[in-house]
Amino acid sequence: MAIIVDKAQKKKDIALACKDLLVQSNINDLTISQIAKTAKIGKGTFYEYFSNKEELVFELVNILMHIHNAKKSERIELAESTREKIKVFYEFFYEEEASALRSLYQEFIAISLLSPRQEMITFQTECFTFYYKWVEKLIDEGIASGELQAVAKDLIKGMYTMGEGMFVASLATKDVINLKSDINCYVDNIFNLVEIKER
Amino acid sequence: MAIIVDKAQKKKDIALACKDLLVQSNINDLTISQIAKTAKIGKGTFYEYFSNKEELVFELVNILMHIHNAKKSERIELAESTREKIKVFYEFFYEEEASALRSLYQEFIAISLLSPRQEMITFQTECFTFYYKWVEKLIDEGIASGELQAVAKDLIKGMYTMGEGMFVASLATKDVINLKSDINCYVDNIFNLVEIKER
Amino acid sequence: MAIIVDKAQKKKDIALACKDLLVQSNINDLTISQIAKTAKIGKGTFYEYFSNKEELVFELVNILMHIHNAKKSERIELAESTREKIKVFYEFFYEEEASALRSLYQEFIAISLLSPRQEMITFQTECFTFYYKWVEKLIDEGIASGELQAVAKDLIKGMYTMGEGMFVASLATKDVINLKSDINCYVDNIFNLVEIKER
Amino acid sequence: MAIIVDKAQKKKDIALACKDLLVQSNINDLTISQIAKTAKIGKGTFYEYFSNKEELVFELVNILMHIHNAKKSERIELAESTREKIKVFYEFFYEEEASALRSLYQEFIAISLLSPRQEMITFQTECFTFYYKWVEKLIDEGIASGELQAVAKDLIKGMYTMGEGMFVASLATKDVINLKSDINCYVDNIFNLVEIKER
DNA sequence: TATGAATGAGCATTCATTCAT
DNA sequence: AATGAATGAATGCTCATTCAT
Repeated sequence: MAIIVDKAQKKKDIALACKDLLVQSNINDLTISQIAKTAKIGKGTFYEYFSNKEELVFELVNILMHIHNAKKSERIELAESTREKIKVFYEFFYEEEASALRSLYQEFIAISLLSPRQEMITFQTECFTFYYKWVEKLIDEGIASGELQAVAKDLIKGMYTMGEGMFVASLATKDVINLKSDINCYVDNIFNLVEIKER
Repeated sequence: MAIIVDKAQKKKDIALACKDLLVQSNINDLTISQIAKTAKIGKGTFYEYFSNKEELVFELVNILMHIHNAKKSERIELAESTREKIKVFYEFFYEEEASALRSLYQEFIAISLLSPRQEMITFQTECFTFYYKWVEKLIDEGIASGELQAVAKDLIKGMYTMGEGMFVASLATKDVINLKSDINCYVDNIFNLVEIKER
Repeated sequence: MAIIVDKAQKKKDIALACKDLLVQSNINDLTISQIAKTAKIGKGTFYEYFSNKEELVFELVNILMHIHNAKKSERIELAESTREKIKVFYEFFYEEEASALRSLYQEFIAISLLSPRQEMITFQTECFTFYYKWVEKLIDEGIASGELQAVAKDLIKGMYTMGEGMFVASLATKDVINLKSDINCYVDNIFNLVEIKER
Repeated sequence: MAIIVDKAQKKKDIALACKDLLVQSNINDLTISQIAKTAKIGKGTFYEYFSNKEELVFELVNILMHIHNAKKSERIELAESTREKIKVFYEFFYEEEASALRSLYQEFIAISLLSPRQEMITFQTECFTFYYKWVEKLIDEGIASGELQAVAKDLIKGMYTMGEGMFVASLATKDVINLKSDINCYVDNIFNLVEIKER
């Protein structure tokens, strides 16, 4: 009888095997041959699991983002104030540990902007919604616990997209933005406005 | 007798002749042949003025952005409050008239993210600084005129990048963001916090 | 306990399972994967029974031709005159029932012309001889029964190949030849010349 | 100013440069590289003039057929009787001089049968009509000159396609058909029936 | 016997770039 | 200055075939 393979798992294995390669090089500069060689599979095998190079980036971003989210979730729970929780939420944009994911995410955004495929749009929309709800939940909890004024709720979308904007701007421009300090500074300034001061 | 040609002007002419083509199609899907045909020049001539396709997008974004800035400047002067001026500032992200520029800017960001060339980084940095200073000037004037609290100054960078973030997010995701209302809503909420209320 | 399989029968079963697929599509456009899937066998299994795609066409033409010959034989016996028998003989070229076989035969001829394999040549030669003898027999009987002049015997080969020529010409050109009427017309004209007129 | 090239002529030149190569090898076994090398052009240049390999065969058949027709026309005029003219007409199928054209024509038929493109159908239809009219003219002249009975007119289409059928059958089968003698024998037998015997 | 996962040779095709005119 | 014919490097992708199970 033929070999039975867990297709989904093997797809992940291939993607993870190419992680370093993808992080280091621009996808356009990589050939299928290189990718296949790196994953120690034949070129044909690559096409059994992916229909093109872009899908590889997609898969990898997906995997790494899930891992990242789990860690982010843990860290947020440890933070004491809502202000700190939000700062931890934004750590993705600058912490060393997420640099591979950031690098891939950058590529992923570029690919999406250049020729949006439905699956990518769907994924991005899901991500956006997921993270947005997350921030919303944190803010809601902050309001409920009496930490924040109710008005904070109106700033969520802007606050969330600010992060994305900072990130993209920091990628395209250089040295104009210091993600860690600029984001934290922004968060502090907003929270100074919306936190309820104890007397 | 040799024809004297204004190189810079001809470069602009070529870029503008390709405007519709570039807006409609993804740059990757366009060939030099198509571009040259559209501009009614020979393929060789294209290379006299541009060293590659990306430079064409670059040139065109540059031209259109200058035109756009002039109009934006006029409109901002007509606005009465700082709150309104900032809203006008953000109109770029949703007004119909700027749609061609937005489309090209999207492509330009993607190209920059995929393989950042120094000239592009420089240009983006200049743009960022230029717009940032502009917003800063508007806020400073608002503070000076007694419209805004001094704290508003601390929110400029975040406010500015929020726009960029909204824009990128709206491109990659669909229907999650309504640029006009989401941006204006955010501006209103921020201004409600930092405007000095008359008594 | 090993399953005993009738190799020849299974080969036929596979070929017949692919009949519609082969009739509808050009063999060059079909992949082994598609074929195997259609026959509900694995790709490896296909190679147990056939050494390549062409052999599949070959097998199927063979099967269908035998079926067709049996029917043709029955019909010819029912025809009353030699003239009618010959017409029935040619019905293959236009009757609806034989359309699948014709379609495959067309493909088979093309394959044979492009890269003649010995087995194909042998098969075609056998077919040619078989049908030629058949026509010869019909004509001989016609002469023996006093229906036809002896000279008819000299026209057999040309008469037979005329059918093949009409067929090929009708495939490559379109609408120039109406196989049914053109063939029958030709048969009638020849028979008018070689039939013995009763006084 | 750029080099101006007679595209149609260059296309012919390339086709003719590949004549031997095409005659010797099956088109499927030839790569564009080989073809380009043979024609002493770059691979890209090949695609400037042809859109695929099949078109090359098409072009060459076209060229050689025109040359062949001119010669055939001359020879037919020299023949004295209609019977001889018809025999000369069929010489294409066996004469040594036409062997290259026959070889290509064989390939061309196969290509047409496998995946008929409109241009090929059109060409084949034109050829069929052209040759058919030619035979018709010869027969008409034979009738007009009192050589042939009027009934000869009814046999033209069958007579013409018999040649095509003999040809195809001779290619696919081996040694069953001797084109020269079989065709001439058939012509003689038909003419014996339709010629007007002098008393 | 049956399978289907793995393979990689092999090729058409594209297109940016050059350069003779 | 302008051109467009010529080029060939570069690569994605296919698919027949194999073979471990």
